[in-house]
Amino acid sequence: MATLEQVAFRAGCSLATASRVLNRNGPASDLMVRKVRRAAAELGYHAAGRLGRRPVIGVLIPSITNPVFASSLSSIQNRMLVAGHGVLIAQSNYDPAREADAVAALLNDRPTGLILTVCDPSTSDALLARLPPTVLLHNLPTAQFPAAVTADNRGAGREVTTFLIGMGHRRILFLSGNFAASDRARLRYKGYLDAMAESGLEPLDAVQIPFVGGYDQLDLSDVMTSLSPTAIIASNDLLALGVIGALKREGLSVPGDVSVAGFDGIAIGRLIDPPLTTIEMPDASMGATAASLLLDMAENAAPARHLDVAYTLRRGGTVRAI
Amino acid sequence: MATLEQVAFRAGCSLATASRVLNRNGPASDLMVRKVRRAAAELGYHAAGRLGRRPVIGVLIPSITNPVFASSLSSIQNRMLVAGHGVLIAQSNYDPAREADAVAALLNDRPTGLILTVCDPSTSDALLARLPPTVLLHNLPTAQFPAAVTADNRGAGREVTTFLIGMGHRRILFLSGNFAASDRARLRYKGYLDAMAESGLEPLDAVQIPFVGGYDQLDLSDVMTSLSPTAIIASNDLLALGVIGALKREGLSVPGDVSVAGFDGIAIGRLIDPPLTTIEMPDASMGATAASLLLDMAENAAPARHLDVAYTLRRGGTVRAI
DNA sequence: CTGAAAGCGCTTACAG
DNA sequence: CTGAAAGCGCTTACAG
Repeated sequence: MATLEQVAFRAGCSLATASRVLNRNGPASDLMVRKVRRAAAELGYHAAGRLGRRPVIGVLIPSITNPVFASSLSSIQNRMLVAGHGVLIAQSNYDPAREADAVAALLNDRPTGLILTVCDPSTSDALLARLPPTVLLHNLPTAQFPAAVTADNRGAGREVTTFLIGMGHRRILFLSGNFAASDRARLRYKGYLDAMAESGLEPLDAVQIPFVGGYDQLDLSDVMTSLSPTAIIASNDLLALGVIGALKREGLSVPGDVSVAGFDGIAIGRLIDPPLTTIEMPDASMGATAASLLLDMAENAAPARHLDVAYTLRRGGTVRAI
Repeated sequence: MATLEQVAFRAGCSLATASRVLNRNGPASDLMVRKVRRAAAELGYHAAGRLGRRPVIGVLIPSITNPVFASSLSSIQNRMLVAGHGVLIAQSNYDPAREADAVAALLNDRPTGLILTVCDPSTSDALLARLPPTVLLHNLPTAQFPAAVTADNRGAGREVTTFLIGMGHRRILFLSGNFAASDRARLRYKGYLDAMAESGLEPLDAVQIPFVGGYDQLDLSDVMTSLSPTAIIASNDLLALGVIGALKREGLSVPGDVSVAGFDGIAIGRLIDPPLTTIEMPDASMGATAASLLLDMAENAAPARHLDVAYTLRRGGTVRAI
């Protein structure tokens, strides 16, 4: 186990300076920050002290009970176990206001690094603080946080919309969770707009559905009466399943009367009958990739990178040609 | 923040003794152990040291991607956030052999306490080590680990079986995940046997389904041909959904040809059509209860207790009278 | 089994 | 911005 003294020696500075750099308190020149960080990374230093605690990383996700994020979290944990790091969790519950507090709580555990999924990286207060090495997951990188693992959500939105148009649909409605809670939903809608414009079709305004603990009481009667779409794109699979349930309660069959498609590719979508048409995102491998990138940054002082992973359209049975 | 010196003073011993007791190394008399533990609990002492790390607890569950355990974990995290504790996660992936390693990894972070869901508490190697205050969740208590939060799984198995019998079913099949991976499944089957015996019906042997990453490719053709049940009880909702899919692929309708019921009450069961008949377990409140019990034990030196929570039969549409 | 004391690894006024 | 030095909180041979 490397000590701070060894780090300071290697960085050519005093214990005091090394301590200040690694704890982000007190002043330090940019040069010293670089030297100390590099030395610490090369020695695999972790602020474990005499207590000998295992190093930990912190993970912030909107909700553990959303299968997409549960899948990310699970694969992050599996990857970190191999690397000998503990994994601490925090949830924002899709509330941007809670993100900063959640990250502050994680920082209390002196994590080696962070993996964050926020509502909007360009405005999140969680990204204001000086953070240890940080990887954004499911969020596009920012100037200050250039390390990110994402799928091309805009391209995915465009692809599923183009697929529906190819099946003969013209009145296609984009139904979304709260845009403020998910930049992914916003990007997917932009892709919808792209595809509609390319085909010269009139796009509809997105309808945002407030998330209230679940979608099992979703009421789409007003929406269906006023907009009468032949196809609905839900901004995620959980919502898509809620939409299918809501349509059935109104006596509408899927895909007989209305076609439905989603995003994410959650396991449960394959179990329902007919299986859900969706854009499959590799959540588990995205989590593992984010974990590996973070370790590379924290332990090998590797540069931040933006990794974009591939998605695939899965043709279930919930979309029909008209 | 209480220091070890304060704990030692309150316990009437030296720093050295207090350190030995709390770290479980070196010798200490039973009397001293009690005194020091009590003093530490009263002062809310956490081995944080100068590093000022937040205290953490460790949670072991079979899988984060199972909605039942995701729900537990989420509510544990919410409860612990209020109490100022971090939450570290570990997964066994339903493999008893990995439980001991997973707990050992958690112990490296010096947790204040542990919340564990194991495959079988009576045989798990994870429960051999000397552990900090520990609460079993979804597992029955043992002599050595008397703190537990459970639902009456045997009673639940009996209730759902009795319900099916009341609906006129006689050939009822219990379909289960691997018994070795879940004492809950075993207890639910025992409840099935209870109910069948009470009604003077011939029980069928449980059919165990190996879990291979999901149940979307489940094949029940052999089972249906050889046993021809009119109703199937799945040992959990995830499996029940897989069963419904498998039956539909064989051209059998639910509940027209076969009735299906499950256990757990996962959210997705309410979204499918017809909604799943199931025994609803209050996973979220069980997690919060376990967290509160653990805090009470670790911080107030409260005695270990076994808390049994109520379940409810939710009548969906997947069971029909015959 | 217990404690006095040495000493580890770290942080933080303080001086420059 | 940086370092020498004091000192914190803890652990651990060592002696009894």
